[in-house]
Amino acid sequence: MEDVKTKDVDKFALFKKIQQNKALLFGKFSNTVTRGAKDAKWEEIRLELVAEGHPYFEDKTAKQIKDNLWTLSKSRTIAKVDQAKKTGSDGVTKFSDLDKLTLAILGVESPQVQGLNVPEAGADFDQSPSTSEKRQPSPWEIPKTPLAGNRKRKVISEDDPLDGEIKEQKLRKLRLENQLLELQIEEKHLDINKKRTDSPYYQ
DNA sequence: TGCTTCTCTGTAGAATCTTT
DNA sequence: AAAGATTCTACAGAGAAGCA
Repeated sequence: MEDVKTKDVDKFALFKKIQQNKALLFGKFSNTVTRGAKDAKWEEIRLELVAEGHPYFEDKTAKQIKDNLWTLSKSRTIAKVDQAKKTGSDGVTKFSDLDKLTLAILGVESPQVQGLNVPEAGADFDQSPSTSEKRQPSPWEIPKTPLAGNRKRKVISEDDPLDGEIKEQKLRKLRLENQLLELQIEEKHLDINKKRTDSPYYQ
């Protein structure tokens, strides 16, 4: 395996690109947002990353990046959050910058993070994928099955008011956390820009 | 130093959903 | 309705961390 730290940097760069292009990558299909456009954007991101000095992506395809790196990381980050909440270790569990960035990306447009059956989900933004309403349950709703053979997905009752309230509270907390992360990222950008502006080499 | 356990990563397969 | 895409879980392999 390659150096984990280096790989993290690569992935962080990738996720930043994803965040910048999420409107297209995860947007509803339209005249401009087509499958081809999405695929092209993934490939464009890959090429940009290679050009920016991330050789890790050289031997990866756009599909691999999308399926293996992004989708899996996303699922696993969500699972991590879920686990932290289940074990009551919300404030203790350490989330890497990568995890935080993933959540920041997901927080705005993903039904996975928002959970399903939450009334306001998608109400305050239009970027959620068209798959959102009837998409499969999020990890928060799927108890892990011990056997690979019984992989039928289980949908938790929509009628349970307590379950809905818990989801709503989780959603509220996550939104606030994501807002905070967005602000922190923005702050970093401003900081970097300021440093560049102040640098004598930049004059 | 060697062993054990934990964590992360990639692949394969299956269920579910969207697009055509 | 069929094909293809998306999402998720299980499993296995490899490295990291902890401990005697």
